[in-house]
Amino acid sequence: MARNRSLEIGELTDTAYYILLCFVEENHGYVVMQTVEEMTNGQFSIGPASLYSTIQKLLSADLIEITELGEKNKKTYQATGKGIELLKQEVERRREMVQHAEDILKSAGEW
Amino acid sequence: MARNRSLEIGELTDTAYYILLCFVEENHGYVVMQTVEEMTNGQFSIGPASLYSTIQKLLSADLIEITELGEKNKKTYQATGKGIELLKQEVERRREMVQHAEDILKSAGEW
DNA sequence: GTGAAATATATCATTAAGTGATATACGTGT
DNA sequence: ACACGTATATCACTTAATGATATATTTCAC
Repeated sequence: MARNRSLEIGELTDTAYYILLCFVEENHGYVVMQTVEEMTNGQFSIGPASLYSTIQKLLSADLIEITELGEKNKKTYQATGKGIELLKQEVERRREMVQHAEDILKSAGEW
Repeated sequence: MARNRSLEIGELTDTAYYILLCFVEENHGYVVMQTVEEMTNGQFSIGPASLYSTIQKLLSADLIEITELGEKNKKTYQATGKGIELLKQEVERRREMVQHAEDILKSAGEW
């Protein structure tokens, strides 16, 4: 019985995290580039090559899905339930990364 | 005049973040593997290949330095001032990533 | 005192991730 | 007609991460 061998993703890289985040709401791929640029005041940016190759990965892993196959050259994507779950998990993981660093920096008098 | 062309690192990957964090206090490379495993309850782990190749990168970027060249096969590393600064910056960046995600998840009723 | 486990560092070969450059096509305003 | 913004896509390349493996030392139980 041919199992659904979808790519498993354990941790999201920063790029994948932001892209998945932008697809919590139904959106075009393009808005990711604009939104991330804005959100981070230009600190972090995602170009088309990173964007569309990561979208392919997220699709393969069932973390996002195509919600509209527009007539012309427009597609909209949205995070799946699985995607939302992983995103929440990754928010928590980052929260812990911040906490770990604060603890260590504080105890070293660097905070 | 031969400028110090040290590798510049803009953002730290999660791996580099944890390694740099472990070197806030003077430590052997080895403790990084143990500490990260413990800290994250096995969620995130760094093997020797990732560890020592990343240490080389952090050294090249002047983010850590060798503090003791032990007689036998032991070296200790510690974060430089530059390393501490970047680490703090990256803590802040992650804090913002958490905030961004919370905002979007909340406004989508997914929180 | 010897053999097993833990400590500690290192490299090779490979896969995964990220990106600069470039291309294409549609829509809108002028 | 054409410039600009929107939108998607791919190629060739660099950077990052990792599984496997190797080596040497220290510890400590038997």
